Amino acid sequence: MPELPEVESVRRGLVEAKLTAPVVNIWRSSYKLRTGKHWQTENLTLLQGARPKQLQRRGKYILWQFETPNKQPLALLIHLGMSGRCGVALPEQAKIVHTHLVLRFADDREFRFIDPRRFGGVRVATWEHIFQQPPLSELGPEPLDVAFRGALLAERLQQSSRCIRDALLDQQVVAGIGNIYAIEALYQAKIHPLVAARRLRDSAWDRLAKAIVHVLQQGIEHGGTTLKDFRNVVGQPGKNQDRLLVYGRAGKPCFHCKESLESFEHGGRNGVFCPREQVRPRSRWVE
DNA sequence: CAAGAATCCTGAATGC
DNA sequence: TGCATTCAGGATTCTT
Repeated sequence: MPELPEVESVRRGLVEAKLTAPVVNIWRSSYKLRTGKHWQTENLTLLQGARPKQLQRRGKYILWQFETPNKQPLALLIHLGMSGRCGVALPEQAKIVHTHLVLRFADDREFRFIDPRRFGGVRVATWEHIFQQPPLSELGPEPLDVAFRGALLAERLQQSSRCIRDALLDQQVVAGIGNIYAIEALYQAKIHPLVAARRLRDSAWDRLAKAIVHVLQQGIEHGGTTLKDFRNVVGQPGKNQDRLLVYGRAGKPCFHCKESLESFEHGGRNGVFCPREQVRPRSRWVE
């Protein structure tokens, strides 16, 4: 479930926890987490004795730097999947169901990773090359970088016949966007979600890039979107769900023009748009 | 290259 | 009340 703003909220929550003591114990459930070739080897035992350092985020990934006793920097890579949660707890607190990883630190606190659906994953690698290796090396540009512009999207998509909503969900096109924020950004940019990417003009790419930045920043400011499951590090839901303009509002009036918002289904994922403000250039005649 | 389906799972909500 | 079905914010892999 978590998209960039939710992952960023979790990252900030972990920063707040100020964990600096070395890892004294590592517990891992017996369940498999995320499948796929980049997640086969978790290497978690490398963290034994290592001290937690800086926390970064790239797309929907959390990158937590650890330093081993002989000063080797490691990266704990965390992906929350659909239902992953991170928390800090005390050893005497019982593990809630679906807890899959517990790192116990020397100050008697624990980092815990909980994930009912187990689409999330954890992995340790050396820090040095983490950005050069998959999965991070395959990610598209970071939308909150100052360099992020409409031209960056156009560069990748102006020849593409894919529909723009699906393209935005592709992490190789741009990192961190999921269905909610894609739908919100397209509404704000007044672009029909099912239009072919190649049909967008430069002005539309610029509007889209600005809208993406806006919806993501707003999501972060309000602690992420909690439709159902999302909780931050201290177990609280986000507040951004109250600020969504279209997602989950099918059949309700558009806040701008009062037209009834329409839902659609494409590629197994549904979405919402305003049929009056997000016009589809060509297929209006076809259908 | 692109679209769709199947897949990895649980749990909440909905339908009968 | 209980049981079955449907759906969810993700991502990969295979098929068409």
